[in-house]
Amino acid sequence: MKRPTIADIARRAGVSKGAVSYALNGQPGVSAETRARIQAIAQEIGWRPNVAARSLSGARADAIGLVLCRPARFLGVEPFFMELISGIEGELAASSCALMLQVVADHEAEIAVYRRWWGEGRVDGAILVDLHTDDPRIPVVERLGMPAVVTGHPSGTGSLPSVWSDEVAVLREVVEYLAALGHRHIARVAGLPALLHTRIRDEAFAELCAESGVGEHPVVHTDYTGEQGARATRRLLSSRARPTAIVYDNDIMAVAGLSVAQEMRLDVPAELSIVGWDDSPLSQVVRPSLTAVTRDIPACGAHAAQTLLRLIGSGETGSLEGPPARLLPRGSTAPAGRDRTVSRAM
Amino acid sequence: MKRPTIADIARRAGVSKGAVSYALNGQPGVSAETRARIQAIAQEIGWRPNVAARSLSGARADAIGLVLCRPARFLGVEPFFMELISGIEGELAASSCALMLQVVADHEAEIAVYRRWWGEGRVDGAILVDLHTDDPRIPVVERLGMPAVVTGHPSGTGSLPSVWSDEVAVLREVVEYLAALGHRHIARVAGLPALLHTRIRDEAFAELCAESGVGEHPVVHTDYTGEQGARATRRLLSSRARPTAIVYDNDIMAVAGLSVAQEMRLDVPAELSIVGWDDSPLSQVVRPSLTAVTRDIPACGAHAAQTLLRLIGSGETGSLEGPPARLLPRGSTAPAGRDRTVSRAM
DNA sequence: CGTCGTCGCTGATACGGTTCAGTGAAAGTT
DNA sequence: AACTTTCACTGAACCGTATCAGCGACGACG
Repeated sequence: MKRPTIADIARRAGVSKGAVSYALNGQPGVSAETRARIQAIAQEIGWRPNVAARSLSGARADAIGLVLCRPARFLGVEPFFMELISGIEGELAASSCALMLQVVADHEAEIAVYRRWWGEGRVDGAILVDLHTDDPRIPVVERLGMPAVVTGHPSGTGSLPSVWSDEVAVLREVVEYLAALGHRHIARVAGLPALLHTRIRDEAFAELCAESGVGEHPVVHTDYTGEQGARATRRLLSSRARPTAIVYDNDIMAVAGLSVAQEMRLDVPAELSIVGWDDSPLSQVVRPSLTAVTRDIPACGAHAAQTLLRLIGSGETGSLEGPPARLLPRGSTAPAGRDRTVSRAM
Repeated sequence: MKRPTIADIARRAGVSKGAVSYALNGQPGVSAETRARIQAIAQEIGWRPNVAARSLSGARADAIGLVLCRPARFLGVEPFFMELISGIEGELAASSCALMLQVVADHEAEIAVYRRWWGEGRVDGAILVDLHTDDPRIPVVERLGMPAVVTGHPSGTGSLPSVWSDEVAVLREVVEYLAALGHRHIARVAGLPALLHTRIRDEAFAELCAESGVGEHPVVHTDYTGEQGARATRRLLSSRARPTAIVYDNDIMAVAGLSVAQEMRLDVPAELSIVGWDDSPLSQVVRPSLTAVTRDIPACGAHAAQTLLRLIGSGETGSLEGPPARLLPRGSTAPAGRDRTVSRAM
């Protein structure tokens, strides 16, 4: 019933523990013949290396950490994280490296988790997500000396390598597309203002609108929930000069906005164009289907994991620009200022 | 730069390693005075127990495993898993036990993961989700001797304890509610037929409909994606005698169904009532908001984690019936057979 | 006063691997 | 033939913690 150890294998093969270790790890020091015999025995008795023993010697935990720091009720509805995780896993599985996951309420708790994980030797490194402006996690992780990769714009990641995609480029695509459709009043329902990418999008949005001759470009910040997305939309659409297009920072808010518009008897896209962000399956399920910014989130996760593994393995660092996001026009966008007519909404 | 060990503490305190170990683990064998001194030193130099060393001695990995076995693209959109995870974590954090997560493609891979995790001593136990009929994981986990808790109906969990909620009761609530509204033709867009809870709902649905005088009660199975939910809905609504109500097995399909109905110019709820399942934030974001079966998923996760920790700690087993699900009527259900009139949809 | 029990602690060992220095034998070199 | 090198392997140390047996000192008790 006890788990077999290399000592058991050594006994049965009539060699020393050291020889078994060499044989099973592909190290030189044993003949091909003996190696084969040892491997056969290991296979037969179902031996698995004990990670604890291995990491105690080798200082490798064969696990990386991921901490998610949004309140639980916001997490569930964001397909982003699950997609990211599945991308990460795809890369880890190949190295039989495990993923430790923790959900916390704030940065303080998150930092405590890193301290614990690293201090206890539980992980070899971590992937940091949801980069904030002046993110307090960065200096702590740097000081700990824990290998880490950040998903987010390199401007905020200090000495840590990052995996990111050019958000300004795709936002330009969005703004120019809407401007070309004749929209001169575009609102943005943004996410948490503390997140770095929110600020980057904020600034870029203002600039790009100015460039494209979009005179009005109000921004409302939210917490990413459908509820706040709906409220923001209601406010925008109730103002005297209402926007003819709204760009949302995630899909759930875009859907909520769509519902609000319909509730207010505004036709989408004839009277209001809507652009979502992240293109979850959700955007194709509603009517009209949502024009959205799409990016390969699993690929982002895979890149991050890959970069982290390289960093852990060879110390090789370096940021990586991931696959660019693209605008995917669907049924929720149309030329501005059309009359209220029956519009076939995809 | 090296991590401090108990040997460092012992040296500074002028005692033996054994004494330090006793002191830091609350074991008897040291005076209160010495204990305090040792704890102060540990605190000062930032000592953390090395999990590898600890589990090598004590045979506790202080981690539990969770394997998700749906294709990545289905996972993202199901808020269920993230909510479950956050519930689990809440319970684990208290015991400073970690969660290992892995996403796999099929049961074979999942079983391989359990074998590896348990063989490598990486986890102390696991939580199994998405119970299938004749689930191949159950006998394997039983044979491995790995502590495990299953979320799902006890009828399929073998000797493993389970955490579950009475789905038949809430389904009765749904059917009787719709029947009371005059619906005599209720369709169900179900999830994967291989899942045990799908079969249980299937059977219960047929029986309950019969009991309540609902003559027609077709069931269509899907893979939980919005796409298949939409297709199933389209088929149901195109049939000659179309249902006046549809019950969906998750929210994303319910939303997809709602869109299809609107696309077909059917008024919801006047001409078609819709009931969702799991009540993610999604159901409150669309118009009309969805009547849905709601249950406390984080609480489920917390219960599962709690039960598993007890099982690991004291070997104490026993299934636990979790908090019951409830029907939450909102705007997507109404009496059957109403004329097509302007209905204020919440 | 001698003995036993308890307290507070020490020293050693176990856990299951990795790794390094060493060793005897065979092969190669000059 | 004497020497070096290589090969295949052994034995032991080591990683950081838990735990157990043992030991001296002290107090209680008969």
